[in-house]
Amino acid sequence: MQLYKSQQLRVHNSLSGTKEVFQPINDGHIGMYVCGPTVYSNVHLGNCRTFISFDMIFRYFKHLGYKVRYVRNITDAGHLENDADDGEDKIAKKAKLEQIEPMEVVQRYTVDFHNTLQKFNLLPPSIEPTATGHIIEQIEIIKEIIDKGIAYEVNGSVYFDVVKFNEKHEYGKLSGRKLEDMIANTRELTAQDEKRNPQDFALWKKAEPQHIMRWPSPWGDGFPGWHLECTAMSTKYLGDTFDIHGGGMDLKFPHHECEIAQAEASTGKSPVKYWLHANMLTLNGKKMSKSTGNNIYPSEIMSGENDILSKPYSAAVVRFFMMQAHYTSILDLSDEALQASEKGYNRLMEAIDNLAKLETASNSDFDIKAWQQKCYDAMNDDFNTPILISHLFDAVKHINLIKEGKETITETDKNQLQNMMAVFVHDILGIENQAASEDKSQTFSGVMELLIGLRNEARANKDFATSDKIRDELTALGIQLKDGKDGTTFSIN
RNA sequence: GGCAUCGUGGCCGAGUGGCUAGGCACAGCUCUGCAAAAGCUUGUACAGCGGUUCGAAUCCGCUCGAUGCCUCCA
Repeated sequence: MQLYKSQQLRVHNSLSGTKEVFQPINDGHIGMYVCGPTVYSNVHLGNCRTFISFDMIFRYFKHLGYKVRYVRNITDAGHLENDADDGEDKIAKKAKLEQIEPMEVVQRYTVDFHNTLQKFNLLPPSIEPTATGHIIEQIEIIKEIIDKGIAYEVNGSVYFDVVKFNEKHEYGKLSGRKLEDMIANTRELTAQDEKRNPQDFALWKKAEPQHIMRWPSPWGDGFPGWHLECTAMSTKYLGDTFDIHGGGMDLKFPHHECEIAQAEASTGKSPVKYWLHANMLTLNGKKMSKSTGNNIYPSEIMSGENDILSKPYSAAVVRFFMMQAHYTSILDLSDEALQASEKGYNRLMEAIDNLAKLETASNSDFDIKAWQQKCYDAMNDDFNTPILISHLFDAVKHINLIKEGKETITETDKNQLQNMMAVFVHDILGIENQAASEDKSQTFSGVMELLIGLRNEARANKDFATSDKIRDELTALGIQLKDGKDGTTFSIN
């Protein structure tokens, strides 16, 4: 059961920029934190990619037999629009726009987030904490940082003193930046009078009278700064130092850099052993973004109601499409690419269906053990799902050959292959066979059997006009007939 | 402007100093009443220019191009 003892996993650590052998801090246990969404609008597909990537990683850890505590937060306190004094809380802004309570906005989009992830077959995290539920913890961290002399209060707001921090720590080590360079390249900023240095960031912001989301603090009514919640929630549930911190590439700087700074300033310890970053999903070659409108929502893909794609695609196909690229690579969404993935997905699913029906023999032409290890090797190499999938298609080929009687498989190997296909496809990649559950009721199957029977009768009588009519009209309905050695089967597209 | 990543055959997308991932599309063949499905075969691609090397698409340098971050963003 404890597979991790025999499989050596390597992960790409953004902190070192290299692949490292994965060794959890506590043997057999993993603490993993992933930055969740800000719930002020619906999640778009780009957001989903990150969560799907880490879901796959979570699934693989579990499969390897680790006990994983997976924490993924909900940012419901909003972030400042910018660091300038006229900054406005995003959620409060949206609430005003929609004439509802801020927490109503939060509730609405949290529900949407959960519904969407469920469609993509994501496992729920172990803990899903909210920022507003951890205001006290955040205030405590601010106090500690002030005590250490690395933060200062100005007019009801508290800022992190990056220059001071950099004296004894290394600000910028995650993103490969140097503070001196950053200071030298500072853009012209306005209304920065409160901060000692433009690189300083807010730990606590004073709430203006019109600001709705506000909490009392030692520095007056206000709201927590942009990066603090993740530090508070990750260390609360995973400890001062934990194994994995993940998130989207775009959070590397400044968000994750600031998290490191806050944690090191308050505890003196580096908070995270392995930093993992999932890369962007692009649309038309550009990053998807809520603010620029260059995005597509999962519901639009599944319904087909959009101007980008020629047809609807199921959540499973979209997930498969994403799994065909490495999580650290930029992936561009296009109709052509999705179509190709859909066909591949269908072929894979059909092979899995056919696998169960294969006849067995006294020997195998397919080395299951070697194949299985190749699949694990792919996953062990920084979760290389594209390579894993290429091996899965290797199995597909063998399944089809066995089905045609050109190769054989033993009972034991067949069971093993069935088991491992399920493990890799369903348990680890998280890909479900969505077609299997659709339109396969007893009644429907009966009708199909009848039609296939009639067609074969016509063929036997060389009445090809009738047989082709049945076939063509079924094709028009999206039902494909497949004449095999042992009779005719069908699939629904 | 600074930092970072990337540029692979028609499309998508892996990858390693020498042994041509894979998916989709295309072509030929087998099968088929004809198709489809399935199988087999073929495609000598690694932005450009230099260099290191017995050998580089993979290492180094330069050029060009793209993207991300530097302001909220997965």
